[in-house]
Amino acid sequence: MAKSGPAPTINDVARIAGVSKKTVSRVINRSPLLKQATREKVEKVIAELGYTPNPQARALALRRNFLLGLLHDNPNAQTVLNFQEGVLDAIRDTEFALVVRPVDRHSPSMLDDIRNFLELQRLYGVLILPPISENDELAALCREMGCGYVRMGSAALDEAEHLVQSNDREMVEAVVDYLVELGHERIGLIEGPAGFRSAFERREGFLAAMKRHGLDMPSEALVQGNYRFNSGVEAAHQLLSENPHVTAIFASNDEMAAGAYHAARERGVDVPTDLSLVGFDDSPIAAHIWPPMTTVGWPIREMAKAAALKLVAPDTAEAQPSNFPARLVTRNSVAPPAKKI
Amino acid sequence: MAKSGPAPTINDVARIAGVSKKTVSRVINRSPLLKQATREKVEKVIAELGYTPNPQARALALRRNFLLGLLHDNPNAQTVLNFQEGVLDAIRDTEFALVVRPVDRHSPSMLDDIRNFLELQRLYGVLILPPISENDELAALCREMGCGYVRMGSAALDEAEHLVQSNDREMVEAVVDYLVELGHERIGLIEGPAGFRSAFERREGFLAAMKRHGLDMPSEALVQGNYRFNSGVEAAHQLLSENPHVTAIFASNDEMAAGAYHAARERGVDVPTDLSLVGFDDSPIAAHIWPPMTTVGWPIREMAKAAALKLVAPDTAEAQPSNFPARLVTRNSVAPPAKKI
DNA sequence: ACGAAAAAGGAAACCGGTGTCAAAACGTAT
DNA sequence: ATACGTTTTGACACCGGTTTCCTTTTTCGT
Repeated sequence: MAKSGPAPTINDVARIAGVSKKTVSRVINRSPLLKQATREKVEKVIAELGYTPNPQARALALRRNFLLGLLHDNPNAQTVLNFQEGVLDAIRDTEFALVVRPVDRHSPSMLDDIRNFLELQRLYGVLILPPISENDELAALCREMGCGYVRMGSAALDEAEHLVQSNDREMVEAVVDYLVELGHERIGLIEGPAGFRSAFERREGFLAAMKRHGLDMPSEALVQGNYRFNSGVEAAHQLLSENPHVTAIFASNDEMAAGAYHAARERGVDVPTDLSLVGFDDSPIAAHIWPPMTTVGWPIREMAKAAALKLVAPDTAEAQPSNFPARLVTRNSVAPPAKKI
Repeated sequence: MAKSGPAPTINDVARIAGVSKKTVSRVINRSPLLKQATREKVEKVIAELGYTPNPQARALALRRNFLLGLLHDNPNAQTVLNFQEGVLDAIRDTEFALVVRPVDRHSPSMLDDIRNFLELQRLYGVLILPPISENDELAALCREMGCGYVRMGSAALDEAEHLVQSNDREMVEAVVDYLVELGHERIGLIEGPAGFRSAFERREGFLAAMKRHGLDMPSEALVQGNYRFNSGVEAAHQLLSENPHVTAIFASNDEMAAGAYHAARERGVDVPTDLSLVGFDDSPIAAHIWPPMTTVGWPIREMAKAAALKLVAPDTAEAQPSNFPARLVTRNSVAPPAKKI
């Protein structure tokens, strides 16, 4: 059953079928101007030989390849992996493949590294995940190199053609509405790091909603983290120390919210009885932590699929939407505030 | 600053430098039989033009490409991502790139899908993550298609050339030793799903160690999960119901151990005071759950790097080791057993 | 049955590299 | 200066597809 020798080429098919290369090429590419009989004859030989066109030769002749790149420096593994799955959903049954490229946002040579990468691989296009999707220089680099690109984001970063976004800001407002509805009035915010668009959007959404509800937002109730678990621990400790009255905390992502759980435990405050906690991203930790965390989930996989389609099939309907709605995932980390003393 | 027009080709370089294509090719490939003066002349032109060889043309001429594939169906996102990082460590500064391909173990057409994928992309080689790395048909397929491959595993699955493994069995024995040393005698096991080599290895290690310590292992103390969080919850409930005396549980992976935490909470049993819990994999959840989980960590990233080097640079020293030692990561989910009543 | 238009198919060049092998350039001994 | 062995370089074919352009065949009206 083992394949004998080298893979058959278009020439083999042509010779055996008694036609020219070009005719075989026409069959492969479903050219309409072929006689049915010829097509069938060639198809038969193709099937017998188990012929598959050589992708490298195709790429050379077409002066383009069928490789999509994924550029990311996202600290959340599940997000990245879901994204990969979504892209795969889009390119399944096509000749495209996905090449991954984690990047180091803190490296001074990041842009040069990416330039080298793009030059070396000549990808058809790249998909850029937050947070580096927010880097405008990177987008400029893609344009300069003639490489297609689509950015994922939580706000308008680029033209629709190059962007797939979710409505983070609105969703954070919805979170606040939800907490307020339950009776919370003193709500703390653990925001994400400066310079991150998502952190900015989420903070603005939070602040806007608080203001809309006429709620006080003392500066000690807002502390900054860096999106990582440990920063959530520290931020929550600081917040609870300086501001013991808060009955709920919203953290800009689940990792930090999980850190807040941790801090709460360390302080002996019970979630959700003494303190309600809400995260953002709906990462696995939210479902697995105890008690299961209420959070905001955004449809990463669908967004990834749309982003990939924007590159490989920009004219299909599925590639059109640029805005994807996130949704509140209610679990058990939120309860009405305890009675005031 | 934008690139003007199409990228320069080897012909452009040759023409401008006043040499033949072949000479340029020799410069690119660091051929030793070139006069220094010629080399410098050509290099100057290359630099001026910003010339980079076209990877597709190279791939065609060499009848091979520079693409590594990653085949995985691993449910643990962090593991997969760490693995990707490790591969990138290996191929950084080479012309290789990594293409990812999640597969669905449960699809009846899995093998055909992979065959199509390999036929279509003609990868240089693939890296296969557990659990599908344990599928011998898949390995046979790679051989049949002439595609290089390296499997990750927890036991000898293949020749060293095609394998990178960790010592799961030993490590589980070490876990049991550790628990026994603390005084535990009734230890439960939540094993992984049937058919998984890692599950088998871990169970055997567990059973062997229990036997070695002369400890009783009633069949109700062994329950099976499927490596997912929920199965851990159920398994722990069942185990604790049928076997209330156990003072410690080892779960075959962290997800299930986290599920066991969950079950313990639901039953009001405290970890680690009433029940010690140990997982396997050292995934992020182990560090983030409360109390932080003692687990076994294996050096995924290094293993990934070695696996990739086995494909792209099989003769280097770093590509040689096939066995990587895991290590016990002690945190706070283990305590001496409570006094017997 | 004939000629023109349309359809079908093929020859050769091309994409941008690498391999083969022979030619040119060079150095040295005679 | 000549012959000869090395080193260095180049011409040309080739990898396996696609494109261009042209020829052959078919179809069809009259």
